[in-house]
Amino acid sequence: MLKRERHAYIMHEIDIHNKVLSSDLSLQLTVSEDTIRRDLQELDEKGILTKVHGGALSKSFHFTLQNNTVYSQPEKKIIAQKARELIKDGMLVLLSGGTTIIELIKSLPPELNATFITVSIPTALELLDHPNGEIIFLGNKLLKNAQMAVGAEVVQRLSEIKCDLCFLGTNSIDVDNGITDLELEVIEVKRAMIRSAKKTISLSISKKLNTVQRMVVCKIEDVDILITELDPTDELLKPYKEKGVEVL
Amino acid sequence: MLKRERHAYIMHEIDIHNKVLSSDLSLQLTVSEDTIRRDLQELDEKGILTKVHGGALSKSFHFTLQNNTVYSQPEKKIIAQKARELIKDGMLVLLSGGTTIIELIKSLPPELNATFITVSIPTALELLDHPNGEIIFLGNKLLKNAQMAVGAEVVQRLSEIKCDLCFLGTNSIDVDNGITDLELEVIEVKRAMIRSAKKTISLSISKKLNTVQRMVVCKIEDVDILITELDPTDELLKPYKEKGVEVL
DNA sequence: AATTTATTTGCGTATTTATGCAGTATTAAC
DNA sequence: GTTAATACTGCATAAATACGCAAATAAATT
Repeated sequence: MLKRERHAYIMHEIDIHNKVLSSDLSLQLTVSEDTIRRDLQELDEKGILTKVHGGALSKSFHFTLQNNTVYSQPEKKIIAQKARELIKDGMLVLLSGGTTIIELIKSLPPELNATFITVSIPTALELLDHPNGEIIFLGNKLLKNAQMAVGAEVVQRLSEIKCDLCFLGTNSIDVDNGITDLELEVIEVKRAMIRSAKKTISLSISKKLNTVQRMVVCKIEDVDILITELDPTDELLKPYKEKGVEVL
Repeated sequence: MLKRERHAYIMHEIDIHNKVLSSDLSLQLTVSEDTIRRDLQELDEKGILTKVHGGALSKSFHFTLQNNTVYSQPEKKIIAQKARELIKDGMLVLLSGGTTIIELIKSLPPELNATFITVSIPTALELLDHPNGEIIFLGNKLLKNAQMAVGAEVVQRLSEIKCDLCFLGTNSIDVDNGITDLELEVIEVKRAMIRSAKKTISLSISKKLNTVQRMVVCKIEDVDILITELDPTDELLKPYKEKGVEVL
């Protein structure tokens, strides 16, 4: 990747998020943090961003870096790292919503060229940030709190698609009850997503393991791969492996 | 292979990939990298690409335009104020993308209960924040730079809808050429939006008045209402009124 | 067709640029 | 005050570039 491209990428990140972390950029662009620092320095000298300890900020908004919110939760970063290995060039990948998915998208290498399908607005926004790959948004009525498209139209269109991978940013997962969620409309869509994919991958921080919500999305046997921030040999994951789920 | 042919090949590559590497071209065209460099230099001097260390980039690879969001904020606020008066409870309202539209959504009264339809991801995200009203996202393939859904599917679904109002955050508007835009795919969708609405309202800061882009979206007669931050009696707006456009 | 003229191309060499690494200094966070 | 993360310095290396020049090619002229 050319230096100029990196600079454009960095500025694009700044435009959208108002800030960047050197460590993030180093991973995303697969160059050393030294290089990123030199990039940020150049862009700073041009006067189009403000370099600070740990990254850079937009000139227009004066946020502080530690306003980190859920974004850089280390657990989610680890999960994202593991998940990204599964996505290869040319794949058709279905993505749900949620901050873990966002983290996954952020960690995707810019040169990856896959087709992504989603029903989640924040997921779509983050995907637009990625320089390569095609994005399909299956739209219809939007659900306010879940920030995603729901309804028969979406389910119908999902049924017409056959994807390679389906990543679910899972709310609750449990050996006995499988993946569970709160809202009926969300569940309908998630089920349709699982049906249309060859492999279903659940991304779940360990806190969410062995928790149950009101309504069932799918049984644990329907999950092909479970990714958590834990080591795959962790005791907590043993029951899932016994049910035939691959654990990464 | 002749120089001219090489140049044509290089520009073709640039059009497709937005970038070329000297090393790649050297292999593909079986000439030395020196020659490629000289080619790129010439094309750069012609102003049709940007040469960088390692290759060249498309001219349309623009970095930062974050200033216009910040700078013309007050104008856009005034426009939003005028536009919101037109939206009543129960209406079916079509919204395009753009910062002016975002400003309009922000200024909507919370108790307003209308149905909004859009193809723009940032617009949808902003609508999700509004406590009332239904949101429909007409999705399909997403266009990266315009951050909106495009393609036949979207046009088709727009044709099945009859809306009350269509708000266009206009790029360029001109008495003789009407509303114009840059990209074919965007234009197709905007046309479909206009066709499906009873009234078309163009939101445009005065800087964008009397500017023209490459491709025509619609004639000025197709615009029912034009809203700018200027006073409706402003001299600049006179020609539009004479064409039968209502000016607010 | 032959010859002249102008342009284009490839190669060797010197130079510049880009990047990563190791060690040390600095900063921020607890 | 301690500690971990981040920044800076100098250096090494590889890749990209500029330059001069000679050979090759194309274009123009006779």
